[in-house]
Amino acid sequence: MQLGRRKLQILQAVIQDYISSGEPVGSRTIAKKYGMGISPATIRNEMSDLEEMGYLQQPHTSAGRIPSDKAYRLYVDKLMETRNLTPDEAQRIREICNQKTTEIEEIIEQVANILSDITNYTSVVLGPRLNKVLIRRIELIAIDRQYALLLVVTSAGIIKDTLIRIPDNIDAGYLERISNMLTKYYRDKTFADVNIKHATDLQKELMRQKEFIRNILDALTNSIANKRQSDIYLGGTANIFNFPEYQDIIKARDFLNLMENKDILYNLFSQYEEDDVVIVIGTENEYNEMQDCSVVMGTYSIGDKVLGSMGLIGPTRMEYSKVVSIMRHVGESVSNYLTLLFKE
Amino acid sequence: MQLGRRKLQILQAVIQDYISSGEPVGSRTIAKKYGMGISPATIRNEMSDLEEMGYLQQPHTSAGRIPSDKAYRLYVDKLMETRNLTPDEAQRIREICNQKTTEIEEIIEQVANILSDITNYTSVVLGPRLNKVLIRRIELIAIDRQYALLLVVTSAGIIKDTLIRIPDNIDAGYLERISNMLTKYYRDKTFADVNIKHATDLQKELMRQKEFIRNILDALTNSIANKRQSDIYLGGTANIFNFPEYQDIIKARDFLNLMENKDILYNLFSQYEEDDVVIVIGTENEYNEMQDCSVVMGTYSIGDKVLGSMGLIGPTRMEYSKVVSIMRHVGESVSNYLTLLFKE
DNA sequence: ATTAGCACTCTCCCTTTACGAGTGCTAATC
DNA sequence: GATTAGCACTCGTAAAGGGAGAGTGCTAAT
Repeated sequence: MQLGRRKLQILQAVIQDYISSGEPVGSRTIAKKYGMGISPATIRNEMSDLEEMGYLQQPHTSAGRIPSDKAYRLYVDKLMETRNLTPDEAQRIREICNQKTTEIEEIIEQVANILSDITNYTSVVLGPRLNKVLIRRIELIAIDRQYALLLVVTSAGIIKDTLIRIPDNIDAGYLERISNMLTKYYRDKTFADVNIKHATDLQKELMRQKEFIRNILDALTNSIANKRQSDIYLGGTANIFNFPEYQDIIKARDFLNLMENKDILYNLFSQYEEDDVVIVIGTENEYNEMQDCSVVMGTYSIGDKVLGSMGLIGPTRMEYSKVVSIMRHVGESVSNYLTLLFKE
Repeated sequence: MQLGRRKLQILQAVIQDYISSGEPVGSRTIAKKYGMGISPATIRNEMSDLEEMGYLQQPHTSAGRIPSDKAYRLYVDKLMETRNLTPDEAQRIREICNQKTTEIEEIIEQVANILSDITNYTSVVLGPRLNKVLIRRIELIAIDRQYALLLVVTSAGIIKDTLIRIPDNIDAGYLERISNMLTKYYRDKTFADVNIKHATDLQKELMRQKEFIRNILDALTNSIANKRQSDIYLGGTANIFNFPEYQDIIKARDFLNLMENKDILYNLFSQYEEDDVVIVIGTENEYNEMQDCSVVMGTYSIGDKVLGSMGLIGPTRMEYSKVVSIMRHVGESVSNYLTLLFKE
């Protein structure tokens, strides 16, 4: 069977109506609201075909139809019209650039809040990824007699800092020497490449100050793993209650548990680093905990280097066209702002 | 009317039963389960008295009784027996000290997770407060040609760092001079005391490098306000669904909205900084959003200096004795561990 | 090919009914 | 005088019944 022009029109009408109402859509509704000069009976026939083709489904015999994931996929790929921002949305997005802070974490947190506020979905924003970023400089700064700050400057301007306990009999000159060594060996490497193997000077030093050097190296190599845990910002987790499909307490709980599971979120968002927006609809998602949801993912960058991901999660009947356009604009705005701040 | 021994026993039985079941408690249940050699009819009479005195209430005429906030208050003050930790709980608490990290934020985040895990309530942990802590040293460290790191070492060993943009024509010597100036004026002051008024050298410098100096001072004074926003760690927000009183979707949503409102949480937890555990029951709470909940609050310290607050939030029929003992032990463990790490 | 008409299905919501848990009161008992 | 058995009464809940309404699929007419 072919997906003719009229079938497409009807499918589009069903999808749009269902997205905005959340109720199964009947033939009469379509004939009235989206009247295209054909009677409900004709529409019924077409809908029956669309069901056979896997684009529509019926919750029960005497109900209207709802779109399948396949239908949403077709919709976002072919049917959906891009939508402009409302003045209010544009205004909120502009707020990203009006921050008092220059700390990337705080900017990102605010992005999460703005995203969830203007879309009414749940937002997820990942902090800058350290796994692709190159180390530029490593510096040990004495804080007091017991601690030094391990400071890492990276190609994305991000600073990773950790407190390191220093042994007793150690002076500032020694710290500087180690700093230079570290910078020498690991400059232009990633955190994953940090390794003692070919760093002969460091190996010697490891003999003398075993615990100290080990702590430093651990801090460097662990930074990716640690970031993973802590650098996920959520916004509007309670927004999910706005949707009738989540009035069921069990579904709502499962959703919230999912949002607390940082590992799944991290893995999900790490898979994609396209420049443009990526949409994952319902069962297209490999995590079964999320097969009732759709995710719209975007990225933010410094210059042309993708730095991190963000996304909006909601029911599969998400307002894709709104969400996609907002995600694009937010991505651009954040990237521009960050580039302005951090690009050399 | 007097609260005799028998009335107390009955009240305690009602409270304990209601805490564990969540169902209104009837006279027969008490006679059977907590049999104290008196008949249901006698218990009914006593319960009727207890209701008159404001300790019990009936959801409706033909239901059992549930304890009032006043009853819980009496219970936690007088009736409750302290309970020992189970081996499993003790084990989980010990995990706090087995961390790889020395970053206080990560430790605190894990504390939030452990608290909610072992209690099954929602945990809130506030990061270290900056408003009581004294500045020890301020240091500007050049990162590259555009940015310097503003580093503040405080009496609680906490380091507050911010990126500051530096003007073009500036050398390392200048940064050092400013650092010394800042340390000179603000050493042993709090962040709230940072002010340009009596800092004559700085005023002069402000003329020359207006934006730069202003940025530094802003970063210092804003640090408290900024911390407020970002330094609240939540654990187990979805735990609230475990309780039948939150099966109502509206209640659950209100609770979760509350947990997203960092301002309320911050204010609530800032009020108390007792050494011992503080319990706020239902309507004792000044925020009406929380009058269905109880909060058990504790603190953690470095040495004998209280550093931050933490708490567990749940329905008023909370397992107070369990929660209080866990809160005490966690407080001790965190404090010991932090003291070990940071105390000079 | 399209459409009007109609019987049929299924959900939702309302009412009714029955049941059970628990109470308060009264009168008997220790 | 305190305690208790007995009993009528109340109220919430769960199950059962009964439209109403929305929507379908099929058939026959256009």
